[in-house]
Parts: sequence; C-alpha cells; structure tokens
Amino acid sequence: MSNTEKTQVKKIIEPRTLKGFRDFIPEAMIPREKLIERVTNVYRSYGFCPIDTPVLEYLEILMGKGSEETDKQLYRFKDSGGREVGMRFDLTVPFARFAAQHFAELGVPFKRYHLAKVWRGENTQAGRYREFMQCDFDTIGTTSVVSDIETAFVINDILEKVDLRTDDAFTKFKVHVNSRKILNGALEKLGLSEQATPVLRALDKLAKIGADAVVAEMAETAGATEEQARSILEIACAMGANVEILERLEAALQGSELGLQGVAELRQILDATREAGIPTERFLVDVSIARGLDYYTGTIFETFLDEIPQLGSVCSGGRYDNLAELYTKQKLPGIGASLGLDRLFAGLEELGMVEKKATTVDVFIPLFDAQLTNRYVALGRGLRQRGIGVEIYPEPKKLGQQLKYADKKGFKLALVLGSDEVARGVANLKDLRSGGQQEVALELEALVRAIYDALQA
RNA sequence: GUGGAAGUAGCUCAGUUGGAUAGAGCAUCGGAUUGUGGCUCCGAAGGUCGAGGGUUCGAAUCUCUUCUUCCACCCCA
Repeated sequence: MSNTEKTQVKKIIEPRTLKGFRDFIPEAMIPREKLIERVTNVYRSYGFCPIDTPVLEYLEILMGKGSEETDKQLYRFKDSGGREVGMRFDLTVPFARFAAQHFAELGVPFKRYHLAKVWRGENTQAGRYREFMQCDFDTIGTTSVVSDIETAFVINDILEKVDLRTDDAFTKFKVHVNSRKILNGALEKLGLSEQATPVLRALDKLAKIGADAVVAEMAETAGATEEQARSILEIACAMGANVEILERLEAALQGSELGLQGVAELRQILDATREAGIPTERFLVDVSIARGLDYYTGTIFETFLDEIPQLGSVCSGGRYDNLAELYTKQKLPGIGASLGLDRLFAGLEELGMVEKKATTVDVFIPLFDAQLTNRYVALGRGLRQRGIGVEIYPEPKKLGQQLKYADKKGFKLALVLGSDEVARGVANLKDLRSGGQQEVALELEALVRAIYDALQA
C-alpha cells in the first residue's frame, strides 16, 4: 500500500451512532412497520384520527409542566436565530399545546392518534433508548365513561395483534386497571392527601421492592406513619377476583364520595369488557399501580406481558381532568394511553414472536438469461399490477447464486424462466420453502392464479 | 445523574507470565457446480485488539483518562 493510500484510509470517518440512538436494518424494520400498521389499524377502527406535530417546540412549551426530571432529560439548544428550543420528550405535551391551539376548529369530542419518535437524554438500558417511538391515542372533550371503556378495548385489541408471525390473537398479557379516585379517596380518609405524590410513587414500586420497603419509603419521603402506610398497603394489596376486590374497596372507602365514584367507574368498565366478550381474566383491578405522572385523575391502565413482567408496562395511560391548562383557559378533560413500541418490540423479540424477513415481496425472478431481460421486467410489472410484489435480480449471475440470494432474503417463490421455457411457452414456478416446482403456462392470468395458489398453501 | 461489569473480524468468542506476522466458529464473497438455493468441500476477503496518553527493549495483556455496551438505582415507554 502506498503512502497516499494510507493517508486516504486514515481519513475515513468512523461510522457510528449516538448513545441510545439506533439504526434499523430491513430485517428489524420490516416487522416493526408491520406492528405499526396493525396498531394504526386498531386506532382507526375506533375512529381515532392521525395528527402530527413538530419535533422542535419552543422551550417554554415543553418546560411548562416542569418537573425536574423532564428538565434534565430534555434535549434543548438555541437555534440559529437565538430561539430557545427543545425536542419533544413525549407526545402528550405537544398534544396539549396542539389542542389548545386548534380546539375551536376541531370541536369536541376529539379523538387523535399520534405515532412518532420522542427524545430523552437519560441513561440507556435494555429496551430503553434516547430516541424511541410512542404511539399515543387520546379522546378529549368528554368525561364520559364510554371513553374509558373504549380506551380499555383499544389497549386489549392492540395487544391481541402483536404476534407478528400470525393473524391469531395473542392472549398472554394482562391489563392492570386502577383509579386515581380510589387512591385519592383512600389517602383522604387517612389524612395523607397532601403527600399524595411521594406516597403513590412509593406504592407504585410494591411489585418490585416489596411491602416493607414501601412502608420505609413512605415514612422517609412522605412522613407517613407506619400505621398509615400499612393501611394504604392493605387497600392496595387486595387480592382475589375483581368483583371481590371492588366489594372490599367499596367497604373500605365508605364516606369518601370520590373513592366510591372510582369504584363504580371501574365496575362499569369491567362489566362492559365482559359484555363485549373480552376474556374476564384479561383485566385485573390492581390498586398498587399509580403511575408516576401526577396529572392523572381517574382511571389508570398499565399493561404487562405474562412471560416478562419485569419488562415493565408496554402500554400505559389514564384519565385526566385538564390536559391543556397551561396553554388555554378552555377546560379539556380526556383519557388516553401510550404504547411503548420499542419496549414492546424488545419483548416480542425475546418471546420469538417476530418473523425475520429481509424482503417486502414474495416472488423472485432471477435474471436467468440476459437476452430475456425485457421479458423479465415486463412480467414483473404485469404481476405487480395484479397485486403481486416481485423483485427481479439485477445481474445475470449463475442461477444457483441468484437462488441462494432469494433463499437468504426469505422470498417464498421463484419464477424461473429460461430460453427452454420460453420456447415451450411455460414458466417454472419454484417453491423456495419446499423445493418443489411446477410448470405454468407463460401467460399472465395463469401465472397470477398459480402464484396466489402457491402463496395460500 | 449515581454505583458495578465488560469492550479482540459483521456476530459469538479464544489469545498462557508482558514477547515474533493476533486466531477459531458462524456470517460475507468466490470456486467445486456455465439450468436450480438450503448440505458438503476448497479458497478469499475482512483487525487503528473501542479511542487517547503512560510504564516497558517490547503492550491485546499493566496503568490512567475517555467513549461505548450491559446490569442495578433514579425515573419512565
């Protein structure tokens, strides 16, 4: 190697991505898009409509809610015009701004979904990144329990569709439901309303750290007495069938109008899911889930995969009284939830529910004989117009090598066409999974029919 | 942000007490096989040993700094 060549080699910039940011190769992106498509279809089937908002917002919009944590995690900078801007760290805050700005033209109730990337400058961990996708859906402008019910349905329907290998319903998940009204009612009765945030934050960790540690944390961060803490836990730990838990809660919350209202709402949601034919074990009343965010005021949802609960919630949400209070005097109550696509996807991969494929079409046409190139491209186009995706190999390599490529990428069928076949007016349709092949008349309609039949099999 | 562990080929990893030109399997590309993939055999290509400094006659190996990844905490999807 000459010196000049060496210098040039040194000039190569190391290809790399930022910590917590990822590339997606086709094998990862194809199933990801499939999941996105399924999620979107569920949203649309309930009448949710798509919106989008800018990646960058004025810093004051994003910092409005200003908890210390979000401030630290916010990607912020000055743009070239000297404006203080930030990248959205969730889709709820931009939606609140959006709703405040446009509610007059949109009208209520308004149902939107929003699938987009968000950014948080926090430390990475398995299934946790600095750039990740959220899939929010919200219904605003109504306090009707119908919205709570349909939110529960949507969560259920999405999760049923996550097995990407098949169209069959996935069933190994649980939606934990609770109501902030129940929690607040209980806190009220115990005289802990003032310390709601630290108490609930501690309670939220129950499954993870155990009862004693929760009591200790409540004492430390909220100044709760052991008796108060134990009472909260007693209510939160209610085990058994949903109906029993609700009955016990009802008894424990006598005198708290708010708490009883929460119980009644949960009861109505559960009744509705049962009547709609959703398996009753799918939804669990779980008074220990509290959610970190303090803007929730009613029903709360968290969703766990049965086989990997330690992954955390893959779809969470709840009801709030006033989404956009920072940006408008108009009161906008609503309910919504967010699917953590990247976390869910990490779980699906772990469970082997992601089909590996590196092609977006099923049919492969090798460039067997360069003399027949125009024949191949015309045939490919004809099939595409009939709804069959086709890829044509661009180079006249040996047939074996072309088929090897097709095999590796995961094509299902190869349409082999050489001068022999053309002379005889046929094409060879090869099934790449079984290895079998059949001759089909070299005529578009016959080929379309044969391909559809082969793909069904 | 805090604490712990680890970074050697695209991936998984070996590399002895500090010693010569850093290895294997899988994957990639080519050949055996000019009309048929998966199996087999042969070959090729692929390395700033994460990066930068220090100790040393000599560093993948020891040391410091830094970056990255993983785990736990915090918080969250």
